[in-house]
Amino acid sequence: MVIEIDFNSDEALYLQLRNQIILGIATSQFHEGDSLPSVRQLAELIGINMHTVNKAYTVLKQEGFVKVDRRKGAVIAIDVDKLRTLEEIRKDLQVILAKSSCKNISKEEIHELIDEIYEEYGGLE
Amino acid sequence: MVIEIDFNSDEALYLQLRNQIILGIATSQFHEGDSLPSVRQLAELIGINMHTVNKAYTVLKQEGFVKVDRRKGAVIAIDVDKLRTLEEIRKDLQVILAKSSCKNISKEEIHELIDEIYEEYGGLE
DNA sequence: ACATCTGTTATAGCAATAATATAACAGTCG
DNA sequence: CGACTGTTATATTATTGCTATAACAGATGT
Repeated sequence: MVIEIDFNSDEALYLQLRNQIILGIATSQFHEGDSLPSVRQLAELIGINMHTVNKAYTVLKQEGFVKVDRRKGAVIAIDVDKLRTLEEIRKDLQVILAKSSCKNISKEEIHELIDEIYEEYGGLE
Repeated sequence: MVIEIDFNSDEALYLQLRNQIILGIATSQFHEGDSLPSVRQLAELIGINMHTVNKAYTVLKQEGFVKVDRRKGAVIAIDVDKLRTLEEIRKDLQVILAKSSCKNISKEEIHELIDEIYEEYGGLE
């Protein structure tokens, strides 16, 4: 998988990395059981520090996207906790939808946007 | 309007303030033309520094939610730039929906969530 | 056994950001 | 004139993000 890091972004490197990997799972570029590159490999590949990659992996572990095995490194392993996730999503959506509502974006336009994006995400299989 | 600030949150105070005000506009607690409290008043009310409030107002101005008048202070004034806003929303949704997709949350569940939240946002009037 | 890889932990330094504290300035209003 | 407005400047402190170097224990392949 190609990981794109924008060094001019104001978003933290470890968060960009986290997001890219979640995107990668959603778009089936990573599958349950796949190993991610080791922290040292990926760090060298991208050209950033080992600890920055390690922080991204730690967050992904914390959020239930990977499990870390001392032999295989970081392995994709989704911990499906729907209730918890729904609560997080709701909180994220609240501010975003407030913004869109203020800017006269209709509910229907949001629904269309959702469909467009979700089309790329096949779900787990 | 009641502004709730969580001093234990890891979210920056000025961002909490920004979000609360956007929420306030979406839920019609603030209307086009309303004045927000002055930076010094609101700072004292919440118990934070004047500059933190000023930063929140500056961001809101930058994002097209208020205009600052030297006489009336920060006045709610929505600059509707739909195309620009849609692009921002799309980018925000991309990561959130990737996350929900990984966690086996269906498109329909997201749609329901959208409807629930949007119900509280009457739109501008 | 040995070298090499893995994640993990510790410590340190540097830069940017968040928040605070004073202070001053110019425009507005009663 | 006095009291308010936003704005700007400067300084300090704490936190965060990122890097650098180093070491440790477990796993792997030769």
